[in-house]
Amino acid sequence: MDASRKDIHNSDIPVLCQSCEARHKGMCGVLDSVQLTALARSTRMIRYEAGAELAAESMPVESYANVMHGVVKLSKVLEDGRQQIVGLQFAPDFLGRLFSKENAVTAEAASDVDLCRVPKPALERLVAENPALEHRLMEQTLRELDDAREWMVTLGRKTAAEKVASFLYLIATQLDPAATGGRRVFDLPLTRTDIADFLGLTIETVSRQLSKLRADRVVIIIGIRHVEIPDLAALKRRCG
Amino acid sequence: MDASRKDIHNSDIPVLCQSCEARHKGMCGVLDSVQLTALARSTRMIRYEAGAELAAESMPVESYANVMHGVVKLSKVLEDGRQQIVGLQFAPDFLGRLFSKENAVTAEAASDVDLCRVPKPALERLVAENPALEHRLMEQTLRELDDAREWMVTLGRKTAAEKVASFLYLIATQLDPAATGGRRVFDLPLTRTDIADFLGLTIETVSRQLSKLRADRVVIIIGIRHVEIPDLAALKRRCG
DNA sequence: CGCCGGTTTGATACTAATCAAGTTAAGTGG
DNA sequence: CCACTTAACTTGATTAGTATCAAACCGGCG
Repeated sequence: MDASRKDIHNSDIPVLCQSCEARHKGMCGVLDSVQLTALARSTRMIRYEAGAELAAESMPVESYANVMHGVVKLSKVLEDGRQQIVGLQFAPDFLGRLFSKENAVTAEAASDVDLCRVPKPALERLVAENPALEHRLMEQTLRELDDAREWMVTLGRKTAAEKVASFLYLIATQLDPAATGGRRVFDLPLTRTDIADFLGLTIETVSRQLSKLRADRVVIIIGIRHVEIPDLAALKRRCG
Repeated sequence: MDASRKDIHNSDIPVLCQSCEARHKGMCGVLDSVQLTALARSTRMIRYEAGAELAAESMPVESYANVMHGVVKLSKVLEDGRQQIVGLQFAPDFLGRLFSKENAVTAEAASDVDLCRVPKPALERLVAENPALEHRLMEQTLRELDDAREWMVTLGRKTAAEKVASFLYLIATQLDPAATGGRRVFDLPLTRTDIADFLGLTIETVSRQLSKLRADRVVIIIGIRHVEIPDLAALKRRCG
């Protein structure tokens, strides 16, 4: 973990926090300038390489963070090693489970990731003084709950083919939300193993279903990660 | 729906709300007596029979509620009718998705249920004026998110046998949390169809796995709904 | 060039779904 | 009280879908 993190100069923070305000989602948007300045003093931008562990299940929560760039995967494991990814966080999501002593999930950088970290006590003080901030975080938590429940339908009731289509649809709409028309182009932020762990499948099944979607011209896959969706509606019809 | 609901005299409410305060979980616990009295004026206790629909997916949210007695199931359906139960709510849980115009899920009474209903604007006004109430609801939302993610592991990575054991374990610990020692006794609040929809299985598979657990003396099933768990730890070992 | 991790493809095995009878439990009306 | 009805559940036989095991492939890198 140490090998894969690099501190970034602190003066970057205000700019990044304003950009997150501009997107009406990050936690900074509800703070006034005094609070923002106070917050900037305790935050620290850190860059992690893909694969770095950001927080471990059952370990004490040390800090919260905002995802500024990249994709973070949240996962849980059974004792025998079976793994399930239970959520993905994209910029500018808030990262961390408020009011809990220990992490309920493991957080890992799926791609290279920039985090804006805040120590646990600093953020909790700010939340206690600032109901608007708690409200903002409540709204994200509710969205995450909606997402989790939506994904439970995928895990419990969809076929392997529908699961893989649903995954591509999710990534296409998250990574390239502003794209006009039905065409989407992006690089997969997850390996085949991650995709399998997200979908409750094996990597072989994921690979076969991707090949089938490619054969049916629903997606164009160039190399191993680059994906083009010529017609998002056609992909959606494959999602069940 | 109308046939299965029965109004209860309003004077019952304060008592019931105090009982929910006593349990440190319902939404009334953080209100002062003035707010409680104001709230009591707009709340209404309603009883629903098992199977009644309390709220429908994609329909406008009319009111929130507290579950006072019984079990509510939250579900989602795919276009072709495949169904997945995405959550269960037990007394004294809060019911409803704050700040949303429409329901993300369908809510149905799994057993006979008593709800303490509050009109949407009344509760939202109270939440806006009372950060402690929003905090309380935030804590429940975070718990629900934890539960949903825990269940995603069950849906994505466990075998049918482990799923059924996990379901029994969940119900045993929710319905009879105060029981001493490892022995638990309860009635299943869900039909086999509901259990299958919760676990992402068919009812035949659920039935077979229950029979196997019974043959292995992990559970004693009397009639169709009455369940005795002689040793909760033994059941837990079957959960994977 | 050859190794290596990640991926794809193929052959087979196994789990859970589907299809099909039975069985039990709870009414309902004679 | 008992035959009849019905819905919910259980059990059995077969099939389908996905996992597992195994081998080949590909792209990047020393």
